[in-house]
Formats: sequence, C-alpha cells, structure tokens
Amino acid sequence: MVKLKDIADTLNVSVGTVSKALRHSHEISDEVTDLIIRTANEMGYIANSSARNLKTNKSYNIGVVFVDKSRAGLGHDYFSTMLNSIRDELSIHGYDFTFVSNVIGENRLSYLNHARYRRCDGVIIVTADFKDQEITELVESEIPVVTIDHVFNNRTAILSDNQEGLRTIVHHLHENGHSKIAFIHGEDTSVTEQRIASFYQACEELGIKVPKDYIKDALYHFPKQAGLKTRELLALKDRPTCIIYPDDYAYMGGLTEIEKHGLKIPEDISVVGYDGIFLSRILRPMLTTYVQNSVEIGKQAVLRLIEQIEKPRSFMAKQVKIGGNLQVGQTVKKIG
Amino acid sequence: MVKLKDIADTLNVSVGTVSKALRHSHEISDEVTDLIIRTANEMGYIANSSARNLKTNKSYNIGVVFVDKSRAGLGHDYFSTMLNSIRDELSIHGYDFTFVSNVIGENRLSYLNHARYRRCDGVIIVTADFKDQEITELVESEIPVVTIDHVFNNRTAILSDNQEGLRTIVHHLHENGHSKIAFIHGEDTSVTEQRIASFYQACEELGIKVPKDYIKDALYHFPKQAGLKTRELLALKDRPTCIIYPDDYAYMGGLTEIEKHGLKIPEDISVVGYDGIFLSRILRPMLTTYVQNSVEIGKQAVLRLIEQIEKPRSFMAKQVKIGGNLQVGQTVKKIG
DNA sequence: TTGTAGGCGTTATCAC
DNA sequence: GTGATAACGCCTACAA
Repeated sequence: MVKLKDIADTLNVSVGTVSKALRHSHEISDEVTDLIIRTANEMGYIANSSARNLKTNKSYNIGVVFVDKSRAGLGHDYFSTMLNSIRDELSIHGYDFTFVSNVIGENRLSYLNHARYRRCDGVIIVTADFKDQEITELVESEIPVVTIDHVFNNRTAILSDNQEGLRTIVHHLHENGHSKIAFIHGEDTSVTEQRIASFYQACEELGIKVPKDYIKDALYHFPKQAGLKTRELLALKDRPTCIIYPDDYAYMGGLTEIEKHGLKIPEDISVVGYDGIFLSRILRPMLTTYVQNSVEIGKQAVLRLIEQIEKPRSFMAKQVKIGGNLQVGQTVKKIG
Repeated sequence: MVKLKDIADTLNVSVGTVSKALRHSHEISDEVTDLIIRTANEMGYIANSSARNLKTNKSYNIGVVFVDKSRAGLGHDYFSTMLNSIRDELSIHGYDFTFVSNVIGENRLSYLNHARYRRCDGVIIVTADFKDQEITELVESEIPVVTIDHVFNNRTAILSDNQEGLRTIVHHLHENGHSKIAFIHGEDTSVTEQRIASFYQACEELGIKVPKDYIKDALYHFPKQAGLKTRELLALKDRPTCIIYPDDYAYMGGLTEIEKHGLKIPEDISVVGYDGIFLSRILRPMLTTYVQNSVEIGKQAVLRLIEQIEKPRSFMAKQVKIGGNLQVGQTVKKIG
C-alpha cells in the first residue's frame, strides 16, 4: 500500500505538502498540486481511512440498525427498497454504512457500543424493537440518530404517512360505494396505532359505521393468519363488502381463503392492500394498494442525518412525514 | 470517549499494561487484569477500531459487492436471505461488513480502491456484472475474495448447484409422466449456461426430445416477459405439457398469461419455478420449485473467506457447490 | 509556498 | 509482571 510518505519521497517534497495537495489546499501551488496528484494516481495511492479517521475523528461511516427477528425485514420490499435508497444516498455524500448489531464475535456489544467501536458518525434505525432498552440507550446517546417509522423524544424521525394512507384508502372505498369496510390490521406498533386511528377517523368523517367484528387483529407479513381472519370475516352474517389488509403479503393469504370460498375478486368481495410491493403490480387482478414511498423515506433519513452530523449547531430535530400514493388496481368494485 | 490512557491514569499503571490486560495477555497478573477489566467496564471503555486497525493492519471489516442494476437484487428473496446469512455469520466471527460500491462522494473509486480505502480484510462478491473490468481487477487483487454463483480462475467461489437443480426438476417431471417440457431460461450468465446444459443433459438421459421452440430466452425476475414467452409456448401446435420458468417471480407472469387463456394449473398445464421464494409457499396452488439454499451459500462464503484471511498459508481456492431441494407443490400434474 | 513536528489511540518491542 | 517508547498513516498548526 503506497502512502503519503512514498509519494513525498519520490518527489522530494514533504508529506505535509503531499497531504495538502491531495486535498486541493490553496496553500500549495497549482503546478506542485498537479504533479503530486498525477504521481499519486500513477503510484496507485489510496488513503487509509483508519488513519484519517483516527486523526480527524470522522469516519464517514454510518451505522444502520436493521433487526428483523422474523427474518421478514430484508426480504420485504418496503425495507429492501429503503435500504437501497439509503445506500445510494449515503454514497452520493461520501458515506459508507455498516450494520450495527448487538453481537460481534464472542463478546456481546450493545448497539451503542458497536456504533462507538466503529466510530460511526451517525446511526439510522430502520427496524428494531423500539421497546428494547438498548435501542433507547442508543437513541439517547451522543451519536446523531434518525429513526424510521417511530418517534423518539427530541430525535429526528422519518415517517411513512400512515394517517394519509388509511385515509386515502377509506375515501377511495367510499367513493366506490363501499360502507361495509373491514380492516385487518398488524401487530401492536406505533405504525399500527396510527393506521387504526386514521381508519376510524376517516370512517367517522364519511358517516361509515364500523361494527366491532369488522376489525381484526393480525400480524404483518403473515399470509396464513390474514387468511384465518378473512375466514372469520366471510363467516359473518353481515359480511363486509371490502377488506383492508395489513400489507400486500398478508393479502396473499386472504386471496387464497377467498378463492376457497368460491368468491371472486372484486365481483364478490373487494380488497385493498398496503405497501405496493413488486408483486402487487404483477398479479392479476392487480391489487389496489397504498404505495409507501420507501425510496424517499430512505433518502430523507440520510439527508436529515447528514445535516445533523455536518451542521450540528443549526440542526433541529423534527418529524418528516412522507406521503405515498394509491395504486388503483382492479380489486375494488364500484357498487351501489 | 474514554481511552486506554484514562484507565491507566486512574489506576496508576501504564497504557501498555492496560492494553495487554484487556486482551487477556498472560504477561499480566490475574489480579491486575481483573482490576483493569472491571475499571474499564465501569468507565465505559470502548476500543477505537480505527486506531487498532491502523496499528494491526486488520479491520475486521468485510466488503460486500452487491450491484443490482435492475433494483431486483435486495428485493429478491434469494439475495436478501443470503445477505442476512452473511451478516449473521460474519457477526459470529467478529466481523462487520460494508457495501463496496464504485462511487463514493464526488470522486469515483473503483471497487478495489473502495475496498482498500476501507481496509477491508476481504470481499464477498454477491452480485455484480462479472464482465466488468473493475470486478476482474478486484478479483485479481491482493485482497481475499470469494464470489457467489460465478467462478474466477484460482479464486474461491460458492455456487448454487444449478446442475443438480435442473436435473432434479427434469427427473421429477419425467417421473410424473411429462415428456413435452418447455424451458424458459434467464439471460446469459454462467448460471444460465449451467442450467441450460443440465436441462439438455437430463432430457437426453431420460430420452426426452426437446424441440427447439420449447426453449425460450427471457430475463430473470421479469414476469411480463415470461408471460410473453408463455404465450408463445401456448400458441404452439404441439404444446408442452409443462413449463419450467427462470424463477418464481417470472412464473407469476406466466400464471397470468395461462389464466388469460382459460387454462388451469396443473390440470391443463404444469409449471415449475426456481428459487423457492416466500410467496411460492403462500400462493395456491403451491408452486413446485427448486429451493436454493441461500442461507448455506451465504454461510459458506463467509467461512471460506475467513479461512482465507486468517490462514492464508494453508488456504486453497476451491469451488463449493451448495445443493438445494425440490419443493413439491401442486403445480405438476401426474399424467400418462 | 513549503517543511516540520506533534499527536490521534492502539499495539508491540524492549528494558527493567 | 510492568513500564517506557516507538511505530501505524494521516492531518494541521506553526515555523521557515
């Protein structure tokens, strides 16, 4: 590995000069700068990030917390697209990222200490158990943190606009004449809370009555369970005319169940998903679903984090809501 | 950030002693070691990886090349599962990883130079354009490299056993009485080459004739195109009784097309996928498909790479083939 | 405009 | 068994 000193030696200048020239310092004359840069390239010089980091106390490395107990995370379009977006945006700004876990080798290391060990300039928490004490510790630490889809006190959060999402869906259904709307929602998280609240609110606004047994509790990304809940809904005396699923994957379970009952979508029953995964556009009938803008969410997370890192004085924590859009497919029938 | 010197000062010992004690050196007495470790914990000491890296020239950081031009990569179960597996296995051995791209900030950096800049101990190439000159450069460099699903000269490669995959599929079809088997394959890569070769070989072994127009060229992960090719196949005078798709996603396109023709799976036509994605198990009829063992592939990639890093002398490059297994679903009809 | 030298936090090689 | 001390490669005052 060629280093500054090697370049300095071959050119008979000092390391300091080389260092400055490579960083385009105005202290160094243009010709010397030119020569040094050319020579550095010829010699294949690559800076040593560790040495630089040690000196400057900046790693240009961001920690990403991505805990997916259920193994659903990375395999889920919502998160994989977001991660891609985060990676791309970081790269544009000269940052890399490392996954921050709480195990590394033999000795456990908390998320915070892992991030400290790698001298991360900041951390993005994409998915995690937000009740975990270690996550709280990380969020409250000296390291700049941005969370996604979860708000912590005085910290920046990027939020998919779930209120708008459910509101849009309910209004769309209402416009299509539906007033018997069932909602199978995901497990208890702040995201779910918001969706449920927004669902009720929109229904109230539109004068839609919601029988208690139209609301079903399920898990995200769990088709089988959504299937079971669908069965319960189909067994009701007063069947809903439409079912809103926790997400597009869960809908797949509902689909199977609906077909088992000999019903057709949307002729016999309408359905709506959430997320807008790749497959929702592929399958026929194309799924009506609310598409979360995961690319923008990832991008904003990066931009807000970098802002916080590079301009700590002027930075103010805030919540950024990112809206999505309704993908109107063929699974909602116009009735009435 | 508390450092060695702080601990040394509070205990009135030297930094050297602290350093050794924390690494359980036998030079230091048990009591002193104990005391130092306790104090370090109390003071919240976390090592500085950059300083350590600078000194030891080991980063415990692995570069991962994951280029997905089509954005399919991370969103694809095969790769996302593999990446998860890589992350987990690395973590067990005390390594982190960083994505290695060829852009970082304003100045382009080749993959190799990016890896060098981050002082990666090794690199795993998960997906990439293997014809790219920069990839070749990386593979031929001084950095230990393991590639996945592609073999380079004298380098370790972990390969999903595509020969076995196609062979298994064809034999399964043959056992179920099929002899008119169409194969829509993916774009031209070494993986595809192997699958095609293996397909022909298995057919030959079993005395199955393969008309030229039973073989169709398509792209992976591209349902629409697979749908078009399906249409061509269905239009043939002598229709195949079964279609093998490039992957499970592509099959979804075929599914739509088949339904459009008013045909039912598997009564009117049988189908087989490849990969064993989450959805293949969810949808009904459950898809018959060859499940690639992406978890094991990721794990082996890590183990072979670490072996190469930590025991360079005894290391020998080799190709490791990882077999999968046939998921027998309900999409292949027993005929004849 | 260029050079010098100290130090970032750690490890490792010597003395003692 | 413990303590100085010299690197590792880079940046940056400050001196020339």
